[in-house]
Amino acid sequence: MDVELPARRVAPTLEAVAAAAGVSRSTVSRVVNGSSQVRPDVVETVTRAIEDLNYVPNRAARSLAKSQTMAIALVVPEDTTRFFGDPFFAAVVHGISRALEDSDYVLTLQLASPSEPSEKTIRYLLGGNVDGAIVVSHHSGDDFFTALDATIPVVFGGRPFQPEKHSNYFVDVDNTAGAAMGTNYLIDRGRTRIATIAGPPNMQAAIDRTTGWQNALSAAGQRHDLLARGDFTMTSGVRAMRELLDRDPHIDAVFVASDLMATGAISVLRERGISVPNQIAIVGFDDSPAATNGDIPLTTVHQPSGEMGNKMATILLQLLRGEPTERESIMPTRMVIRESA
Amino acid sequence: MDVELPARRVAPTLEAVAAAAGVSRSTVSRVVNGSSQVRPDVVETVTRAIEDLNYVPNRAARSLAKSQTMAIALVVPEDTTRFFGDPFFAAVVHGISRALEDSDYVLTLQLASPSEPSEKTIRYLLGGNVDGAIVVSHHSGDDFFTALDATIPVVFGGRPFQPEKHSNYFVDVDNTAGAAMGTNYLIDRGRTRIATIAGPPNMQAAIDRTTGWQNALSAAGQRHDLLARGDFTMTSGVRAMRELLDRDPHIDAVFVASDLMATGAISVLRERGISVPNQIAIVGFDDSPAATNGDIPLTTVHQPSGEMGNKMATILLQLLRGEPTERESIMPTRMVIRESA
DNA sequence: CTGAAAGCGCTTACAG
DNA sequence: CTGAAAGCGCTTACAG
Repeated sequence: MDVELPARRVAPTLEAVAAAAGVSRSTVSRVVNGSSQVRPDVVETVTRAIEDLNYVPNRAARSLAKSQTMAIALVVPEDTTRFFGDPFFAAVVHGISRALEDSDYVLTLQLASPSEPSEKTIRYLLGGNVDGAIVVSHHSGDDFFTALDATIPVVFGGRPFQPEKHSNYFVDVDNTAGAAMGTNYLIDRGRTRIATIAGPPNMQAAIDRTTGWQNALSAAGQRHDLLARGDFTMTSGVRAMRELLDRDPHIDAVFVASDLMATGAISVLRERGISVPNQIAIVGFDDSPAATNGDIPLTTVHQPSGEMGNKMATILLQLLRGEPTERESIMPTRMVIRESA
Repeated sequence: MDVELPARRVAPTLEAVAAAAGVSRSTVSRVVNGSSQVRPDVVETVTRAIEDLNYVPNRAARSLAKSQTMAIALVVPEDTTRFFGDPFFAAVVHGISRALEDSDYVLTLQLASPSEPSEKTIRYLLGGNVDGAIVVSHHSGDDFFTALDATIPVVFGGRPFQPEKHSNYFVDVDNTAGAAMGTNYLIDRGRTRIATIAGPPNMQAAIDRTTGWQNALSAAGQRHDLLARGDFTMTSGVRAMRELLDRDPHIDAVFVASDLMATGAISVLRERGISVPNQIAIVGFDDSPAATNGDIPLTTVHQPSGEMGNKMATILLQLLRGEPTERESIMPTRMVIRESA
């Protein structure tokens, strides 16, 4: 079936609406911006005119008049491949874009190199092209971004690396507590040789999850030396699981710091004929689509990725409006019990 | 180390530059826009003033004056998870953003649902918010987007689904020929039982690659009934490989329609102790980072994903300037020989 | 509660 | 080759 598209024609202006409604442009502008200073019946007349003409405010004109860009940068200071490779980010970006849908802001994509931002990126972010920025990343050791909010409001996805050095707005979960919860679940099920597949040490979330795993094991009086390192990718989960098995064939459970890595780990176990969860139980982290994509649906620590993205955008919007808002938003995690543990 | 950031202050305007250079605003504007109508020494004076003041043109003002938005939508009409899950897209987006860096255009992210675009998306794309759009997708059966270019210029990443029905601008590779090349490579190495792991039948690239595999086998007088279907994800590659092995244990090669699926396939073979490439040779498609991430570096059909993204943006830029450009850009593929075949 | 008017920072015919 | 002036489509004090 073909779709009818309106032919291109000049968009109606405020002026046109004013004429149609028999009022001044000022009044139309007030109605458009939801001012309470307009008489109800006038609001109605104008609203009808707007609908009749299918009026959409011109963003550039508005932006110029208010000297705001009405744009928000989505900054990805990450190896693009890694960023795109993790469904967790997909959900976060989705949440952000949903929150912005009802605003007049537009989301601008800004790929930055992981090490240090390019001249272009710096000029863009500092050159008055956006009103604010959202920096999404599992990690961040980059001082440019943490310092950026001296110029424009910035909110981070995930606590910035070395949080003690900065004081940025961010939304995150309590990774330490979440990991401890996942590990305790395993302990409660009677597991006694609980390994972990950790994330990369330059990401705060990875560090915190490792800590949570350790804490839970210490508290239970269990050993916590069975650690293999991945980088949050599926492939690295495969490698880490093999490493663990080689090191200690008697492992009976693994707390894996991301679902993607957990999926990789399970594929190794499955192909080796090791039954999950009977012989080795697996608990993941994220509850991203990766959790239910594999052969064995993952028992995992859920983090509300979509809501987190949504929250990030909401906070930025509040900052842009000058409204008060919390500096740290810690969202809840919870266990999702499926079949891997 | 801390980074010095300039304090926020009013940006210099054209006016300020004009005053500093002792010319009119018109002249400064001409210099900024690279007009050839200005006396060389004046150009120089003005240029110096621009640099001294660190002048950056105000996008909104320019946009309003030219009645152009100076924005381009990156439309992702795809399940977000799938889109983000494939490093191929990462490279494409990278290429796009690189091509746009030197332009005055800004890339706006527009997530659309795969089935049909939302009211919001439609209003956004049709409401004069962007000057053009790039629709990135492995597939597309969506008539809204193929019809969109009646309103604004659009270029597609990948030949739109059912190409015979449309006449859109797009950039792609010759998937059929590429797949045939990959398959022929296997044939030339003496393989005689060559299966394929195909992509989903609602994506044109998947269809074409399957055709290429078939063509090559027919031409060589070999059977071509060993087909298992995936959806371009790693997990689906795992499943498909198992299916093939169950169906025919004597397979000696597989042409896999994406590197991600190939990686999954190889993990199955490896865990089953089947040697790659000795017992079963694997050829992938993409040459994305996934090709070299796994245990066994992939022999694969390379497509220039970054250049493809770059080309998409370049073509759109040409359309926006009213310059002539090709409707179909078919970029070259080539074999990359590594270790899996 | 409403309108006239100035202004946001550019571009671009139009004269010269 | 260059400048004065109008105009792009909004917002927002300022009067009334």
